[in-house]
Amino acid sequence: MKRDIAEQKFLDEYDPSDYPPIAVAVDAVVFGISRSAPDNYRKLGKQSLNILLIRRSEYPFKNKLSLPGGFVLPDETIDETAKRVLKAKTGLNEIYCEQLYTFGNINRDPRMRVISCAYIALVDAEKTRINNAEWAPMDMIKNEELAFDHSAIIMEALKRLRGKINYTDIVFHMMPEKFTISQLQEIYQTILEKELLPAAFRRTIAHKITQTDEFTHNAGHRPSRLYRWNGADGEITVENR
Amino acid sequence: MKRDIAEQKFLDEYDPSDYPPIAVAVDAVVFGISRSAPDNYRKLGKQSLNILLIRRSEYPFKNKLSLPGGFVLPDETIDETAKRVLKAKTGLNEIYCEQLYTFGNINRDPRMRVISCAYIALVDAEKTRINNAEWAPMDMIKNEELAFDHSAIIMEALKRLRGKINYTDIVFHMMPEKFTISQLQEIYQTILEKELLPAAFRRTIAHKITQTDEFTHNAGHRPSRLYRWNGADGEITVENR
DNA sequence: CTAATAGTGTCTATTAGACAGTATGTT
DNA sequence: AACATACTGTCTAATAGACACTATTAG
Repeated sequence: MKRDIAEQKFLDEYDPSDYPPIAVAVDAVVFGISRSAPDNYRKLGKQSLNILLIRRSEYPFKNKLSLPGGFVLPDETIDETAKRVLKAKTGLNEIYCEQLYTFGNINRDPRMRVISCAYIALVDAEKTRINNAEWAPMDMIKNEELAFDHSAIIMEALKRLRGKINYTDIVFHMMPEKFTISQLQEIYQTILEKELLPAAFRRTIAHKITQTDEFTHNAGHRPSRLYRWNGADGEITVENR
Repeated sequence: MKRDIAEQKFLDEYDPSDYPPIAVAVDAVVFGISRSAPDNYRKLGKQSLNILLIRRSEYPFKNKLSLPGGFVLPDETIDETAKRVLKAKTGLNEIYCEQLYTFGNINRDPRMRVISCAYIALVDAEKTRINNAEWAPMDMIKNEELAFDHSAIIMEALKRLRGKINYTDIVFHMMPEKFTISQLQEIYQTILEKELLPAAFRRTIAHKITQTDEFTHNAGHRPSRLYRWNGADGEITVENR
């Protein structure tokens, strides 16, 4: 195959600075649970899975919702870009964050060639102070047209979350410090999009949590014990690679 | 937090073309199984897990082994870069290939800032025609100093392979069309680095394979039936995102 | 007392681990 | 016959699914 050798030669001689640059950006899919008040003293408040989005004020995609993001600067690693962007949007310093996937379709940004390295971050939405961003519930996002390829990125992020929920402790990064097992189960259910049996659920997560002496109050039914995640220490934030 | 607003302003005004460009490259971790002849008519040939490496002829890292790679060109997606690079090195067109992780440490390439989007590819090493690359066995690689951060990339690739082997059909992309269950089991064992029980192994993979009427010959023991993977059609190559 | 949720006990089904025992081609 | 591997049968252990039953609070 002659072409291979020619190709090889071409590549060996290729100097990236001869070409129009390809920009590298980070876009972050920040997941968070929000809890709304019950509409009846007996019932439980609903929880929903949300994503942090920013309404664009400029073209392209003016007025569309988009993921928080920013360019990778010459003197920072990609993880550092992710941290910086997240701090700017959420005001939080130490949030769980991992690289998701790198999206590189040629026309994903109409202005120029931008390759986006997407990250997933998980926070307790109630604890998070957001600047000019808003929490958008998953079901709303599915019916909304977002800027760039951000819908596709979010779908990929949800797949990853769904995949990792069963063999990692990833969800706990979205939980408050103390939570009930029912709360936790509801989140598993919304992420997995299926019902789980309470007895089996309790069994499988039992070793990941520790009970506290506290209970919920003021509901017209049996109070629920609060639990704490066992692995809370030192597991936060990103690794560098 | 005043810094956030300043940061935001900075980013909004940041034009990537004002800065020295960040090059984006693809490096591919190509896994393949090689089978060596037995040293005794009774025994089975050993199989080993190999990675396709290229000995560098230029500085930096002259004479070190490195992963096959190349820059992402302005008019191709990252997946297309991966395919092109793989075709150039292996001569194969349709090999299984998926994105692994993007490595962006600042000094991973001493010449300039290069972000590398790493891919995993799986081939049947016996079928693969390689140009000026060589198959290096995993155990050798672990004791060898490779160019750039390629050792770290390979370790990450191995982790991914190990993770996916149990819930996907990924290994079959390294198998020849017809194979024995023992061969398959040995590969699972080298990837997982643990022994498996034959009876249990057969049970768990039974639904993924179909028996043929063919058997191995000329070994000083009972012949082994050859099987074929059920999902061989249409599952190859990369998806575009 | 009632509605609504919290939590337990237990039976069954499925799957994984262990290991003995049988099968077979080459020299 | 003997070796080395191929393959099966079956017992046991661990885990998941199903579901009935008990517990507890505010109003």
